[in-house]
Order: sequence, then structure tokens, then C-alpha cells
Amino acid sequence: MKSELQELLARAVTAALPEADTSRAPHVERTRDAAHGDFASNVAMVYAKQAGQPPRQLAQMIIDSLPASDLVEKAEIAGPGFINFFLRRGEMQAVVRQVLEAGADWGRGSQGAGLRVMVEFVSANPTGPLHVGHGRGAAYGDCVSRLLAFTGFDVTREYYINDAGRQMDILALSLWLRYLQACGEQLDFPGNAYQGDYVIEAAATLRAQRGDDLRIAADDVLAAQADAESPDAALDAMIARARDALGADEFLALLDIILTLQIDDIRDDLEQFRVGFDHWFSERGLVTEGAVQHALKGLSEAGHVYEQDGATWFASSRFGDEKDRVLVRASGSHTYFAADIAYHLNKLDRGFERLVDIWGADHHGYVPRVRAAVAALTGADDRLAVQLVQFANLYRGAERLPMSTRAGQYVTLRELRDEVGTDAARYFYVMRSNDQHLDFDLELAKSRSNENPVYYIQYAHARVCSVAQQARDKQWPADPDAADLTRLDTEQEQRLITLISKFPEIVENAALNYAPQTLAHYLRDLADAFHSLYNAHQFIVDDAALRNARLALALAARQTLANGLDLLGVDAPQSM
RNA sequence: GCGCCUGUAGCUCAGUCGGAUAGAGCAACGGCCUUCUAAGCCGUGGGUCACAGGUUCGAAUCCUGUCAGGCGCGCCA
Repeated sequence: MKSELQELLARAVTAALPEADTSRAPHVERTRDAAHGDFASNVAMVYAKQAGQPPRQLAQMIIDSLPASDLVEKAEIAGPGFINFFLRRGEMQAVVRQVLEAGADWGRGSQGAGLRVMVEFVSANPTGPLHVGHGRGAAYGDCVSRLLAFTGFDVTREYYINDAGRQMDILALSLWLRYLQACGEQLDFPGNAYQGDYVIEAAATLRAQRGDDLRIAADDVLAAQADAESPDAALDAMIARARDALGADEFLALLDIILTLQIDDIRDDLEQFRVGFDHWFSERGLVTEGAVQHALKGLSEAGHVYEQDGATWFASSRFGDEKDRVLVRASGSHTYFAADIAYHLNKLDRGFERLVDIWGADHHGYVPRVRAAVAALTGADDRLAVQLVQFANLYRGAERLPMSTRAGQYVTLRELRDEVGTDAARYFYVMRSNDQHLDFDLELAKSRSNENPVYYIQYAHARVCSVAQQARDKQWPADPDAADLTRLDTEQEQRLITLISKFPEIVENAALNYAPQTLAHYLRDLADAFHSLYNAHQFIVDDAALRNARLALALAARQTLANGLDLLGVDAPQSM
């Protein structure tokens, strides 16, 4: 509807101003005030200067040049030079039938044109359960993925598993030490190892399976770290002792045990949060397959790598980073950054034309260098989009809950789900812009009242279901074909219709801007419009043409609510 | 010190590409259930869009500066 108007306007502008640059589609927007018609455009004011004419005079010329259309009832000049469009009676109402015909596809777009997009998100280290901070990234990334897919992109969702490096060694060590404790060895568990109960549980299982196979004397372990100068050095010494005592293969097997448990747990947790991944990508596999060397070679051949102070550097400052970065240390080991470049190159090699990375906001200093790497590898600066997700602070009423991953003191995503439910959690997570801090009030999310926007929206959906059921009970099932949609002319009906017709634009905007919060706000407004109508007028009335028109409108509202909620991953209940 | 983000009603926040009289929810106050779910609706009050300049037909929105808050600045991951 909007694009049709843009088409009409473009032709009118070309006719009125043959020499004007009309390469860009003219700006057309919804009016805020019904007195200004249905749509308005500012083209006359935009072109006034280059046309050398007052805006209102130019507006008249453009209106006079408008091609005939079934869509437009009239166009008039307003204010400083706006052109207000009043649509022909019935044009807006026609959207009701469009919605009912499209059903679950109502709002689906084709802007993505099948472009292959990878959305990588969560990617939390598998060293413990997901906490509420990860939950926000999960909800956000999932909504963005759903929106992109609905807008015509070919979306793949991936979870990058950081299963290589020192943190993994510490995780394996943590399991082994707990195992030794389970065997009855007396030793103090290090404060900088993984504290969580899940390690103790895994150790108990391991002990049950393997008996004393992996046991050595506690004194032996403690002796290994006796000379260590720092807690970190002590940990490294114990890791070395464990490798020595168990053998590298057995140590790795130990790691795989707890890693598999953790990943299974995370997958299960996310599935219950209605977040699914197409692929789980192992960092370890990347390293063993020589991907890091492949990436280094790629950067090197492009001429962006040099040696200095015994290390290998990437000239990221050429691509907007504030300084160059080390890829391979003087010690010969590659940096985390080098592995990350290899991972991004791997994504590109798999044929993804656009990459979307969703990271915690604490990584924002890392964005320029990864952006630089992708630019260096592709020669383009628009292949990678990085979206940061700010942390969520949890409140219970006015009390702020403390969070510390290191100390093992945090609220898990699972606990959050158990307490407030998946629907409320998902909605609350995405109702704020991802780059804004979020204060998540558990009491509010749980409340079954009008303070809670999730229930407000779901209630609107359930109410339509209830109305439809009562119509059936009275032997008056909704029959859209028998509806006279032009009867939908009250203030409340017009408002609801207008909002429904906006849905495709809202979805497209939310998808292209990675902004699900705009959809969340829209659904709130849509529910509001429905509740207002519900209270102002009866749906089930004797006049069949009017009754069916109102029922059709209600069903269209329900469909729009359902499609929108689905994009947020929130249920649309039949009754509440 | 440098970089990024933020500052809008008492509180929490929307505000798309600059557009017409800056909007919601909560809180406060006053109404609405013999009629489709009151988890709802209607109404009232509430603003120096942090501050100061600039750009222009027009600025909460763009630019510059100031103030305030948050985060990030490793041959860590």
C-alpha cells in the first residue's frame, strides 16, 4: 500500500520536475493524526529548493501530476507543504481479507531475497550452566533469526563452542579434583577452579563409572603446586601434574566427559527456552583442521601481515582498528583473535554472504579488530554486522540480585524460566533495545496483572478466541465472505485496521535493523487497540453483515498477534 | 587519557529516513461489570527532550562543545 503510493508519487514528481533526481523512492509515512489523512509525504518540501519554488506551490504541481488511481480518494496540501493522502473508502478495510487469506504468512517479506545469513549467538563457554546474561543474548539472537527468516533471508543459526584453550584445561582439572574428593582424598578445592555443583555431580558419576582408576594421592597433587607464586600458576601446575599422571589422552577424555555434559545441558536449556541452533561449531575442530594457518595465509597473501618482536601481527589499523594486533605470539602459540579470524573465514568459506555476530557488550572493544579482519579477507566492509547485547540486571522488587560468574554466584537461565516462565522471560529480554541496559524485575515478570505487557498481549489473543467460540456456540460462526467491511468505520475499528496494516512494515523494519523491540512495542499497541474496540462495541450482533465484518476484523487481529508473538517466540494461548 | 553507549513525565521506557500539537505503561486521582473473559476499558493531571551553540522551511532526532552516568582499551579468553 505504501509502496504503491511511492510509485504514484515518483511518477508525479518526474512529471512535475523532469530534471529532478528521483533515483530514491519518495518519502511516504503514516500520519499520526487522522485529520491528516492516511499517508503523508514531504517530497514538495524536499524538492522545493532545487525547483526554486515555494513548497506549497510545488505540492500543488505534484498533486496535479498524480496519475489516476483506485487507491487514492484525494490528496491535499497541508501545513508547510505536506501532501496528505486520503485513501478511498474500503481500501484500508481490505487488509482484513488479505490477513485472513495469508494466515501464518501474513507479514512475510521477500526483502532478504534468499541471501544466506549466519546468525551466531549465545556461544557461551561450556564451563557451566547458562545464566540470565546469556538468556538475553539467546532471546535476542533467536528473535533476530526468526525475523530475518520471515523477511526472506536464508538463515543459519550457529553456536560457537569455545572448547579449546586454558579454560578447558581448568574445567577438566576441576572435574578431576572433585573426583579425587569423591574418592576420599583430602584436598582444598582451588578458589579459581570451577565451583559449581554440576562439577561435583559429574565427578560423582565419574567415580561410580571408573572407581579408583584415575585416583592419585592428594599429597602428590598438592606437591605439584607447592612452589607456585600465584593461584593461577598453581592451577597450571596442577593441570601439568594431571596430564602427567593420567596421560594426555585420559586428560582429554576427562574434558570430553564434562564438556559433553555441559553442552547437552545447554542445548536442553535453550530448547526449553524455544531457542534452536542449526549447527554447533567446535573451536577445537577449527584448530585441528588447520583453519588458523589457512586464515593466516589468506591475510598474508592480501599483504596485511608482518613480523615484529618475534610475533606475527595483523595490520588491523589499516581497517579502522586503533592498533595492530598479534596473531601468533613470540612463544609460537596463536592468539584467541587468530582463531576467531579463522572462524569468520570459515563462515565465509561456507558460503554465507552476510554474517551477524551477537556478543555480550563487554566485548565491544573487540569489534573493530574482527571487523578489520573480515574487511581484509573479503575486501568489503558490509559483510559483518556485530550486535552487542548489554547485560541484564536482575531485581526482585527493589532488591538487586548480585551476579558473579567466577564465584559461581548467579541466577541461571533455568531458574529464571522456572520462576517467570519462557513467555515472560523472552518478552522482557527483547522489549528493550539490545544495546540498552535492562533491569529485569522478577516480580513484574511473574505478575498476572496489567503491569505485565506479556499477559496483556496474550489476553487480547485469547479474547478473540473466546469471541469466535461464542459466535460458533450461537450458530453464527464467523463468515468473512458475508462481511461488509465498509461497515468498519468507528474510531476503534479504524485504529485497529490501520495498526494491522502496518504489520509488514514493522516486521521488515525490525528485521533489517535487528530490532525486535520495535515489534514488541507494536504488539502492545495492537493489543491496546483491540481491547479498546472490545470494550466499545459488541462483535456478536444481529446484523449479519456487520457481525461478520467485526468478526473478520477480530480474526485478522488475532492472526497478526499470533504471527507477531511467534516471531518473538512467545505463545499465543487460546484461553487464559 | 582515548574510544563506544546512554541522558525524554515522579518511575521504567518508546519515538523509524529530520516533519505537523513529543507518546505509552506504571504510580496518583475520578468513573465503567444484569450484555462477547475487569489479566479489560474510559477520563484527568503531569515535559526546559541533560545544558549551550550550529545546520534549515522545520531538530528529541543531524553537527560541535560542556556536564552527568555506564562500559571498553593485553603477545587474556
